[in-house]
Amino acid sequence: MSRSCSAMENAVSTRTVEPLPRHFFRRSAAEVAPDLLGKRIVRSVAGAELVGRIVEVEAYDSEDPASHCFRGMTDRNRAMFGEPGHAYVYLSHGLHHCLNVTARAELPAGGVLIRALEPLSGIDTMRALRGRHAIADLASGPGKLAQALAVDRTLYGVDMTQPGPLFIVEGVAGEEVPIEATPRIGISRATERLWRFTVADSPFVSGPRRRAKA
DNA sequence: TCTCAGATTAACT
DNA sequence: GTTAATCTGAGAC
Repeated sequence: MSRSCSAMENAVSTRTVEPLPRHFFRRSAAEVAPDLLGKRIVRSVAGAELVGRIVEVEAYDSEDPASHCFRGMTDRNRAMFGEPGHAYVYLSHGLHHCLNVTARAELPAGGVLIRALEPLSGIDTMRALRGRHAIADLASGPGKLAQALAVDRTLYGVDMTQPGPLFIVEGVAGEEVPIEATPRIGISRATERLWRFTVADSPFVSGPRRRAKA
């Protein structure tokens, strides 16, 4: 419940912070996913720096019937078969972009869907992009998150371990992140896997379809 | 070539 | 709680 750090403290400059290294993502998606909670996404767009704390993720890999990469490589999912730590952006339901970061070890493909952020910096820009005011409604869902950070397929394949338009940096040192594991949302297969990870009690996780733990 | 389900969201009843 | 909006890949024929 209590947040140890205010948004202001969290929003300290990211310019001097190194992105997470490649080896962080060279593990199975299910290992990387919970470790991403509390980390920060940095998006540079049109001179603005947008920063958000990751509060909700889902893991997918090539042995997972619910994953896009389960049936092998296509033009759309090619990034998930490539080097870990890159952006995999896809269009969901023909309307909403969704942002993943690729992560895999032994398996040929895998990735982590970034589902929700706690906005920390560049909030006015996010509001303009979203057309909404409430902070809790800016990035509380994969489609909303992509809209708030101006993420579309022009960012497909971007290396998120290098400073650039989109990368991930460490969170607050020493911060304890309470993690909750639940079934993933919006899928019909492999629902027995508890591969959705959220920051427990965060008000910024995806909204109306949020469920109590199974 | 055609049809359908889908890692969603927001507006509407 | 229900539904429209609308693109893409997979599977059926």
